[in-house]
Amino acid sequence: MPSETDPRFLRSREAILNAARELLLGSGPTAVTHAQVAERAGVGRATVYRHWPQTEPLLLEAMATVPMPFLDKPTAPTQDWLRRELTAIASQLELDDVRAVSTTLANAALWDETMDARRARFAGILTDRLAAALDDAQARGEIVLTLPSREAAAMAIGPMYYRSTIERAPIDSTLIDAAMAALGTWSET
Amino acid sequence: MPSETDPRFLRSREAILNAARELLLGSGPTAVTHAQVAERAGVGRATVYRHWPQTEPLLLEAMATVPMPFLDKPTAPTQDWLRRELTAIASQLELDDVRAVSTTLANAALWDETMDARRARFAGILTDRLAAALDDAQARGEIVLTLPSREAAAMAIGPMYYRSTIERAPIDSTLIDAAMAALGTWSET
DNA sequence: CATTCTATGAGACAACTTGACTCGTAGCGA
DNA sequence: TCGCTACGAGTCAAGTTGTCTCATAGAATG
Repeated sequence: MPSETDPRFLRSREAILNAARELLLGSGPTAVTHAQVAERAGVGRATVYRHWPQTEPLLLEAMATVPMPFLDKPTAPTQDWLRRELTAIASQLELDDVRAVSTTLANAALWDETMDARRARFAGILTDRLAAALDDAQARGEIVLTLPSREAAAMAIGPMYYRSTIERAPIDSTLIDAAMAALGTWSET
Repeated sequence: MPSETDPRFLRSREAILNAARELLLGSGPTAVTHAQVAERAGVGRATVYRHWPQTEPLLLEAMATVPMPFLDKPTAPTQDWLRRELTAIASQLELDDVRAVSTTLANAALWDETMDARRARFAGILTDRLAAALDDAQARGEIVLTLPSREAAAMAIGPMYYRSTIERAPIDSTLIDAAMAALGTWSET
């Protein structure tokens, strides 16, 4: 990694990352090879090797350029915040690139250390944030949880993820409502 | 596809399929190449080409040798049947090979027609069977569904699938109970 | 047991891919 | 204007892929 501010270097880097992302979305992770990335990026093959000697870190970094669904800072009332966030995740999951990245992550993590670390970090953030928000909501008396708060992520996001990646069907609000209701009993308002 | 009963043919076929499955489970779908399969199967490279000129149908057939979780014929009461079936799916999802096959299916289906057909068939069976069982239970007054019955599979299996493939944590009975409760209101008994 | 059929392993082969290296050029900062 | 360095193009050896040939041994048939 020679220079870090040289425009030529940054230009190549961006072109390579874009090409890698496009290849991933268009043809899957196996298409992300030095040769194919170079051609699509309009860059010499050697340049790709110079920037990323191994394809796997390149794939990883290209995946990181896709905006993944996370949970925003919670606002009160938690119920409204959660419905808003789950709806946002639902629309993210309709996007091809989010589907591509998440299923690639889940799959590759089974055999690749680094991918697994990324998966764990991603899952951990969602679990932590949702648990914190729900614990707080329960402390404020907004909800009585029927589930340990750290299981809420699986309960809330799982159905949408399954629907989007296994059933490949659109996520409707019914599913979101049911998932929210499954977390606990919300107080009237 | 020369002979169909020749023991030599069947022996090679089995050895190849086993090797392909082992490679998939041990090193991921990209490891399933003619050369690697041949070596692990203790078979000539040409033999693998003769049986499967393309690697993709081989991978597909190897995946089909892994017993995937399905829903058994429903028995009454539906509540007991469902808890039994979901618990069975939960333990299946703890197995490396089931995880490998399901995440590979979900991922590869995004770019491969045949994989996608397999995914759709798999998802459809689960959706259909659960919907039928729940419709029947509702007709018998055992449950009042809070969800269209064809959304039940996502609601019931989704959390376990997410937990197993994204969070990579064990599935406890709390999650199963919560998922069942989310489907509707079960009658007392 | 002898004969015929055929799936197989070993090997040869060309075409292609991969990863490493060299060198002249052109974009960049000073 | 000048030095620096990232770059593209090209070369190269090593490895991979897909195809084909041929002698052999395993299986069915009589």
